[in-house]
Parts: sequence; C-alpha cells; structure tokens
Amino acid sequence: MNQAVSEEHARRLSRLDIEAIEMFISFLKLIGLPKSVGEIYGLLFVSSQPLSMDDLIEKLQISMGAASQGLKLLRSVGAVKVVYTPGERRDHYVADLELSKFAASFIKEELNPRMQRALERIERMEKEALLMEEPEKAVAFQRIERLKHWMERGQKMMPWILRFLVS
Amino acid sequence: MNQAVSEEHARRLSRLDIEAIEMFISFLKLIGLPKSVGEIYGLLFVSSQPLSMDDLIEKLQISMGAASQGLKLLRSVGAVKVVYTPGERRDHYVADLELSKFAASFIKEELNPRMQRALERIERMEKEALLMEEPEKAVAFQRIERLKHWMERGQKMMPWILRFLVS
DNA sequence: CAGAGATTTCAATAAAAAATGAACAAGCGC
DNA sequence: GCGCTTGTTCATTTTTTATTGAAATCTCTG
Repeated sequence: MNQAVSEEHARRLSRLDIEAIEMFISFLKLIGLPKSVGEIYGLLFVSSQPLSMDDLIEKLQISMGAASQGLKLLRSVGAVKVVYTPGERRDHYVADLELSKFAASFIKEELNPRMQRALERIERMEKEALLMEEPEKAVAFQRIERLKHWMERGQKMMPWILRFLVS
Repeated sequence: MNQAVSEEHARRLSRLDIEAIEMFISFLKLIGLPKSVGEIYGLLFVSSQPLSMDDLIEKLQISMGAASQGLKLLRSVGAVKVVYTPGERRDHYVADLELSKFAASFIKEELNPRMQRALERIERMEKEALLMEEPEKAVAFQRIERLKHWMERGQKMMPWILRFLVS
C-alpha cells in the first residue's frame, strides 16, 4: 500500500497528489471500488484545475479503458462532474467534494438490495421452519426472530445515517 | 449467487440452512469476508446443536484449511464460541447471535486504522500545501479542509453507531 | 458529411484473493 | 513417551476481480 503509487508516476505527481490518491484508494477499496477508481478520484480531488481523460491516463499511467470506466462509475455516483471547457475539444472532469456521495451510493446500490433480498429470504425461512419438528422448531424460530430484529434495526438506522451524511 | 450452494450440498443441508448460508455469504462479503466464512457462520447460526469442524467440512464441502481459518477468524471476532462437550474429543462450535460483532470488528479492524492513517496523511498534506504557490495553494487548503471536515464527521458518528449496535 | 479525435466496449490478460491439501504441531489416552 | 486423533499453517492451485488494448462507436469541426 505504501508503494501504491510507484516512482515512475512521481515524475508527474506531486507529493500532495500521491497522499490524496493513496488515501482515496484506501477508503474506496473499503466499499469495494477498484484501485483505479480511487486513483482517479484522488487526483481529481486535489487538482486545482479540471482534468481531461488524457491527463488522467498520463499522470496515473492507467489504460484508456480503466480511465473511461472509472470516470463512468464516478459520474454515475455523482462523485465526478463534467466541465465543458469552451474551446476545448475534450471533456474535462472535476471532483464533487461531497464525499457523502460514496456512502450514499454504497447504501443504495449494495446495502439496500441485500436487505430487500434478506427480507424475502426470512419469509421463506419462516415457511420452512413451520415444517420442522419440535425441539428444533423452537430454536429455528428464535434465530429467525433474531434476524428480523437486526433487519429492523438496520432499516431504522439507515435513514438516520443518510440524513447525517447529507446535512 | 443463486447457485452459491450447489446441489451436491443439498444432500445434507436443509433449505433453511441454505437460505441462512446464502444470506450470510451476501452480508459478510459486504465487509470483505470470504464466502467460506459466510458459509460457516450461516450454518452455525441456524444449527440447533453445536457443530464440530468435521461437521462443517462435511456439510459445506469445504477444505480443512478453509474451515480452520474461517473458525479462527470468527472466533477472533467473537462471532463464534467454542463449546466444550464433555466426553467428546473434538471441539464444538456455536454461533454467537450478537450480529453487531461483525460491524464492531469491521470498525475496529478496518475503519479505525484507516482513519488514523488518514489523519497522519492530512498533516503531511498541510505541510506540502504550505510550499505551494498562491493560486493553487488556496485551493489545496480548501480541499484539505474538506477532508478534515469529513474525518471529524466520521469520528463523531462512530461512537454513536457503536452504541446503537451494542444496545 | 468526411474524417480526425475522443470515448466506450469488451475479449484477452494480469493481478489479487480465496480455497485446497499435505506437511507439521498440539494434545489426549493409554 | 508413543501412537492416534484433531487442529493449524502455508505453498500451490483455483477462482474471482481488475486492467489492458484494440476494435467499434460516437462526436465535433472544417
């Protein structure tokens, strides 16, 4: 991780750039985003001007494909905006500084769908448990109760977290 | 994901088992835990008796290594307890039903260390920014302020979440 | 509207992460 | 202490995920 950004890149990346990039690689990995996305966002975050895809490819030494896909993802999450630079052919990109967008997207794309599926699953589990014989049956229902309890807890917490983030 | 648990296993796993296992595979993956850990915890969670490592290997069709390491991890997190069964040679394991342990461990093992490193990084970033020339300098400090703001926000939120989980 | 530049897509490749299984160690009962 | 059962470790293999790069597509602009 300390050598996440190699010497080669240092030619064009400042130390500030590198610190920011490593920081975002580390945090975005936490929510399952690949290194290249962390690199792109990190660099845009510290850059004082908008950067073109070419700038990113050159400074970060990543491929066209990675740059294009990374930007696509970051745009879809609202973490990066396109800036139309008049007289410039290529699009330029800036970081939206609202970091909550990552968390919000994680909740919306990863957490909520799973909770939805979990609720369906719990219903099926209850149906299965009804068919069981008695010593195990009671245990099964107790465990399923537990799951429901945690789901409710999660669902109560989520809007609170979102409000806190957006504030 | 639908075929996460193959037909072969179904011979010995009930439908209830499979639902629980798939559910935990899905949630634990979210915090970066491998499938085998989800399988083990899921099965222990619905099982009405303590299970030995051999039971897990047989029912889940996983290797000794995976079982041993998975149990080690789950024990270290407090999500699984050893039950000494008198007269039995092998150790038996039960799931601790307190699901908050996963979240607490994630915060402790993954989130907090990163935040710590991020704080150090921010200090270094401020030192670097001091050396910059003026138009960029102001921008750099503005961005660094942002980072600090989010760090503080995160640090304020964390104890609250933990309290909520443990309650 | 032709053609160059810019971007996207996606099959192939590389890198990272997880699972296997055999060698090793620990612990129990005789 | 010896032999057997149980549990751990770790180098190797397998699986999964991310990256590359070349072909296809889109889009300005002259």
